[in-house]
Amino acid sequence: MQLGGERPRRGSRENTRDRLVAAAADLFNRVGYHGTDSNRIARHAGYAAGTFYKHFADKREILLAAYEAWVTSEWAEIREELNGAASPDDLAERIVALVLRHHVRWRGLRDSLRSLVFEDTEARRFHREQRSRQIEMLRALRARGRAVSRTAAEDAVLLFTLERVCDAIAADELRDLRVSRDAVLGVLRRIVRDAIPPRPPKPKR
Amino acid sequence: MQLGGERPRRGSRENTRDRLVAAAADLFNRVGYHGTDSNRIARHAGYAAGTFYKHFADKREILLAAYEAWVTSEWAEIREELNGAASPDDLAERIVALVLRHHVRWRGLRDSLRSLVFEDTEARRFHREQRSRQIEMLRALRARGRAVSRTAAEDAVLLFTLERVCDAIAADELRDLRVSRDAVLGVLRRIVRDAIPPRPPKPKR
Amino acid sequence: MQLGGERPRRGSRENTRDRLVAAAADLFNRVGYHGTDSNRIARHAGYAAGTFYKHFADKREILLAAYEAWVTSEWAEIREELNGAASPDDLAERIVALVLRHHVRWRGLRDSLRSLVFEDTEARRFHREQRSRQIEMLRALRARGRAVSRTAAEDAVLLFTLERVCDAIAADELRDLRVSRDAVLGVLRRIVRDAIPPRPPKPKR
Amino acid sequence: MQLGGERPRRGSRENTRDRLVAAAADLFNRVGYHGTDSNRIARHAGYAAGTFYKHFADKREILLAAYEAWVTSEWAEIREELNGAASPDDLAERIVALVLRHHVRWRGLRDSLRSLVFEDTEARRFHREQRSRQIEMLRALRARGRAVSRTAAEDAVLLFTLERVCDAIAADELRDLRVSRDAVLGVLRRIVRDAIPPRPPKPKR
DNA sequence: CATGAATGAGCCTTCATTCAT
DNA sequence: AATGAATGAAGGCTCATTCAT
Repeated sequence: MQLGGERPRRGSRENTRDRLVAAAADLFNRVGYHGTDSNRIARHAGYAAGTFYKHFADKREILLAAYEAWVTSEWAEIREELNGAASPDDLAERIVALVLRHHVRWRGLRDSLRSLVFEDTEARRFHREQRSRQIEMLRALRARGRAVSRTAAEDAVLLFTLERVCDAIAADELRDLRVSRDAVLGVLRRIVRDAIPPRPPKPKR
Repeated sequence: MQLGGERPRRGSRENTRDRLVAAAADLFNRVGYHGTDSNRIARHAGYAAGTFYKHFADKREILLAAYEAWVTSEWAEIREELNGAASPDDLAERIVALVLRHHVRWRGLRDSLRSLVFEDTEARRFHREQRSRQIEMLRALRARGRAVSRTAAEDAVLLFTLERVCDAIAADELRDLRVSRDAVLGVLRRIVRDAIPPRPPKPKR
Repeated sequence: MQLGGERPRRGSRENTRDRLVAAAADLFNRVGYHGTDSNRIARHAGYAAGTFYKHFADKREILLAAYEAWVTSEWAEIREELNGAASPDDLAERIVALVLRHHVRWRGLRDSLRSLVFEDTEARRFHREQRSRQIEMLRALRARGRAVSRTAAEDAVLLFTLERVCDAIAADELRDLRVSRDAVLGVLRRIVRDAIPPRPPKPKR
Repeated sequence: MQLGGERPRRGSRENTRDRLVAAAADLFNRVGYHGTDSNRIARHAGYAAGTFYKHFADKREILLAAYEAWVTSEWAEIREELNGAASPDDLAERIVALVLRHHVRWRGLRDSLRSLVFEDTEARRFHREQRSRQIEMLRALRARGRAVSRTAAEDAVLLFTLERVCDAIAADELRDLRVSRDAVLGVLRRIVRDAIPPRPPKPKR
């Protein structure tokens, strides 16, 4: 039940906060935002109820913190992935695989976030920032390769498609559609590859 | 504050139910599923708190009912729209416009539904039925036109894209993306049109 | 433990409210404002916790309501008392006895009030209104009798004295002062009688 | 925010205790006993939460300590004041002014004390001691002067009046009574002067 | 069919207090 | 002597749901 094994009797402020965030992310992910409460989060992290409020004003705030932690780690992985890609095809495949992996893993957390984004202004702002960051990344990727004529609108649509399809797979929405997961992933990969051009073919190297 | 004007003191069972569903849909849409309670829904429909439970077993059930009512009316509109289309381009435009209109109008309800679909088996089943129906419609549309090589996977991706982008527009997610709404809608229309072929040219046959 | 015997399963809104106020007054009086909570008040009145909040926003509000109920009943008694007095001496005696009776009976409630008056603006306003009413009463009493030269300041001091001394008796503060309760009451009666003149000696009757 | 400037990292036990008491008195005075908590008191004194309980068993104890400190300093001032008086009138004026000053300055603390006195035996005992001391002082004062016929009951009533009226002024209760503060103070002074006789005239003896 | 007072489990939050460092 | 993270009992409040009328 408890997360991360034995905790030190008296950890640092930061460590406690991190444990709480991890516990919250895990719970939100499994039972949704409205499926837990602050007491359970604290207990799940191995703390008493009161400890929660030493670090967060309310449940909303820890969801935001969990969101932030998740996004940060996702970006780190993306950066790694991009550097390791051997070819444009490989890159597209890696990106699709990475996004899918995250959506599967954090499905419940993503879901929790959505309802919060609907209600909460700050959550909305933070959410938009992440989106902008994604758009920038796409542009940067393209800048490394051959010039390909693409509008910002096309990039935006690509991102939404990637996100939504991975969510669908994560939620097992494909089952009743008589569509195989692999076929859909194939389509996704093609779409991504079309958006990210290969590097110019005749450089010095 | 109250919905639909004067209500009959003692209406038919059906009528009362419909009023409750309409009130619930309206409230869910504006403040989300967790933003209201059954007492408020009843009051908003012009009834006392107890009346709610004479018609629905619980809060979840009325959300499902609202979902059903919404989907039913949406399909009616879709049918109408499809029949009225003059050309393939016109059809694509109408479909995009229709979907967008619904997503804007029912944004909050759609949002409420998502968390329910995450938790509730019945909601999930119902949700999948709608999706299958959409896929069927796409196929039927294509059957009317020239044979176009398209896989089920491509259709599925199209539907997800359409849905997600319209959600994004409804939620005003485009604002910080430096992307114009019209440009994105243009991209959507093109994607839709590519999936629905024009009818076979008369001369050949 | 429960107040007022069996309550009707389904009382009127007003009746429930009154029972809650009576229970609150009783509890505040016995254990003080900070000595109970809304749940206990409800239970003491024979209701469940939630019922409390159907009638009052918070504990502060029901204390104010209890205050109001108490003051209202006190004024009713005062009016009665004044009409029944046979002579100036009798009147002074009746007033002192009445005030003392109330202070003894509502000692804890009065105490609760004081802390609230310190913190709460609305309570303060209400409290002042009562005081003004008392001043008016003194003036009216004097108007019935012979003209006696007295300033508003003297009346105010009289009221404070009356109040404080009765509080002291109620709180048994006299015990260690080697002062008998009757002696102090005698002093009080004299002070009150000096402030309320006898009726003019030579009217027709 | 913090009281008394830089504090020594490791002061004497006494010094720390005094700082805590001063901080508590200040906070209780401003926001009342229930308006702060032990953590805030410690922080306000410049210490960590745990330090509080190294010096006091509980919150109630520090209120008692603050009470004691206040009373001690008040008696010191009273003694000074009495010795400096030039005439009976001057003495009455000084006493009234002194009591008023204290009641204004310690209004919140006095208020906090009241509920404690209501509940706590030790507080009640201490409170009574102070009262006895005041009575003694009045008697001693009178012993210095001409014999004046006054009962203990009259002295007690005087003390209560003095206390209550000064409280009323401190709490600004006079505002809505159309009574001027100076007029009330005038009445008070007269009452006090009547209780404390002038010293016997030199000539006679 | 409709009412609306009443319920009570349960989440949210505070704060007096402890204890390992 | 001092720290400050941690505790957990308890009070505040909501809301889905029931039931007597």
